[in-house]
Amino acid sequence: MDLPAARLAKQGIRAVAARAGVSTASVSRALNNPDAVSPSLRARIAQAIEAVGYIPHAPARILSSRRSRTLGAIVPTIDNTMFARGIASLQKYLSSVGYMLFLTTSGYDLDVELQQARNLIGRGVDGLVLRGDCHHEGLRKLLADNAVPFINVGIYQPDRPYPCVGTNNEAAAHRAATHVIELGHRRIGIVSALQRNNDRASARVAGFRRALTEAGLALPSQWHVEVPYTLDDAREAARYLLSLEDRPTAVVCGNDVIAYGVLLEAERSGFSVPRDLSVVGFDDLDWSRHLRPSLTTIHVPTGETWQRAGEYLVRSLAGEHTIMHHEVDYSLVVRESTAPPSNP
Amino acid sequence: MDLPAARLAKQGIRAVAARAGVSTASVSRALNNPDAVSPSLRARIAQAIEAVGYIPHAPARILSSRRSRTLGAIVPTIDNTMFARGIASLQKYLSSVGYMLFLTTSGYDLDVELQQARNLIGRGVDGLVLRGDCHHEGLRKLLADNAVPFINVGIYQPDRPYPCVGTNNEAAAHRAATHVIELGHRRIGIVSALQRNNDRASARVAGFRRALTEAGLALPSQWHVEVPYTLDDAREAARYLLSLEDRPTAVVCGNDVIAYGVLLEAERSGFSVPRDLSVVGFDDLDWSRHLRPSLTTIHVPTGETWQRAGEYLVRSLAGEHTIMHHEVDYSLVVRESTAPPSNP
DNA sequence: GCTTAGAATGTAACCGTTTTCAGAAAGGCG
DNA sequence: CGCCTTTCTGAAAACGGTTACATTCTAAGC
Repeated sequence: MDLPAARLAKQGIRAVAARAGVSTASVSRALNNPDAVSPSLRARIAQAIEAVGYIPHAPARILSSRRSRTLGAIVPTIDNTMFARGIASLQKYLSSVGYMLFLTTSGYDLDVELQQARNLIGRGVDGLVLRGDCHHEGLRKLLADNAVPFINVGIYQPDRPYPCVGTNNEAAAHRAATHVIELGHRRIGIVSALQRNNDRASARVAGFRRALTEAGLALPSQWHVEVPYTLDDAREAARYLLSLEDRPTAVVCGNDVIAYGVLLEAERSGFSVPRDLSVVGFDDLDWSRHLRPSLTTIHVPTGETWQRAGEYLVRSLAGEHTIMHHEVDYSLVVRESTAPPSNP
Repeated sequence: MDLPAARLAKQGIRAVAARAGVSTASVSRALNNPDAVSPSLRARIAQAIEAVGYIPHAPARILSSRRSRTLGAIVPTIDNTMFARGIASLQKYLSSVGYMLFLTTSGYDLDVELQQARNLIGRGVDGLVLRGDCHHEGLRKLLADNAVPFINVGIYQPDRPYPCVGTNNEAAAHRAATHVIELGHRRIGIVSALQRNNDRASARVAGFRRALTEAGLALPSQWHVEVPYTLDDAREAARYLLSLEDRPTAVVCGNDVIAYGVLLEAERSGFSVPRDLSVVGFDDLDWSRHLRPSLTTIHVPTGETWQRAGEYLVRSLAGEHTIMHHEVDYSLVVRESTAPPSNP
């Protein structure tokens, strides 16, 4: 009757402590640092936890310990295979090291991104994973003021004083364009993704342009079209390019979805790929090798990229010193959609 | 020097209170219930917040108020267009009503799902969005014990005592199969997704089978193949079906990815769709109407479904009484991939 | 047997909010 | 002008953990 364990505390760590006949400190230790508690106590506590059905209250834990073992991530959209894959890898890695991921989306809006960052910081995340280095000017200050470590993923900028991990999009795009140039193409069009607030898209365009320039080729403005991330828009762009009197014999695209749209439209318009038109994509999505013709593209190891971003932050948080700028390799995958021009 | 506002409190709500020369209670009220505080104070506080760069600490808030304005969601994988779209819609809706979403993935593993639920509950989520009704047997008890409202999304089961929102997959699949039956097909194969821990896939298979049975058609076991969610596996299945001596003249598929694989393989194997083989998909992904031939499929309004799930929980949490079982319409979209059999 | 270092455990003060309760200020009314 | 509502505001007790510090126990060393 006077069993002290029965004294109040219907739930929480105190209930567990009461049931096991120990102090809350021991329960906490058994949970966070098992070696600091004797095996017998540990067992008794484990049993009490089981019996009570105790679930530690993360917010209280975060409040008290000032860290959450949670990372935040802000991506433009989750509705894009590349980001979805990246996030999936990141999440998988984080859960393997006992971290969680708090994901939000910005829709390519820098103000929204800033607000989300504020949200996540308020949430107590230990670090932040950001897409690219194109942010609201207030973001850096926000992160610095709150001492939140972060990393820009999906780009490679060794000259910047901020950590990043990703492929060198400019170089990769340059490689892609060089491929069609080496095949003998002289009239090369570009269908890029929207460059606004998207440094990845911009870097790719820059790479395409540099390759053309270096080869002494012109890029008439009408040969560069910018489109949203949809098949319809890509097709419309292709229709336009193919309707030009002086139409290009090759098109380099900002991503595989665009390239697929170009492929589809070329076919519908009676052009044969690669005979009448060479097409190069970027990203190497799952289905790109299945297309007919299969798509020549740049392979980017997205999963690895995002996982490395997680590794960087987790290691930093553990006090390890890690390399700040990590370049992830890309590779040109030559398939059926590119060939020398039929009448050079 | 003796300015009371300058007394300690370098951060947090106390810093704001000190700076504005008010109590923390007033700051809290100004934030959570602005009408409860006089306009003049409100202004002074707002200014102090701005000046200090104050970001409310969500964990402390959750701890104190016992609610988080956060919902948890557990999906099998984010790396599937349908789920990505659904989550995107849900997230968009939630943020429009001031809620956040905590997303985790289970990889179709019921134990993992249970653990994630525990995680999320520990995190203090106000409600849980679950995919389907195929869960670990301990999950329901966990939810009940912790009084966490939840909803099963993507299925429709009016007979169950749990809330759900989604399309009736069985009926939709029945409709799809009926379509090819009405076209005159008698030999109909099924390439379904993996049914293990996936009631959506199972319901679709059930619908297909019922349609066949009702039409008095046989379904030899070799005409039903189950494959993972990849083009390669779908193609392998198609290759197998088309190699059978007594091959089907139509194939109904568990989803559009599978259907696309079947389309690709049929073409490579020298079969013409729909002349030699009719193909029906399920989901109506973005690119399905762009395929050549374009894909006959079942359109499912995923975004709407997930948003409604969010609405249900948000309303329930607000104390409103909402309908427990919500059916979301599907529709058969007939395109080029289906036609009457050439030699019936 | 007596110290005493070291390990195991307990006590209680935080962490940053919300919220109850009570007091103060401001109107309204006889 | 005093009294009673009504409206604002403040003081302080939670919320459920962690952890610095104090205390108790154990066993080794002499």
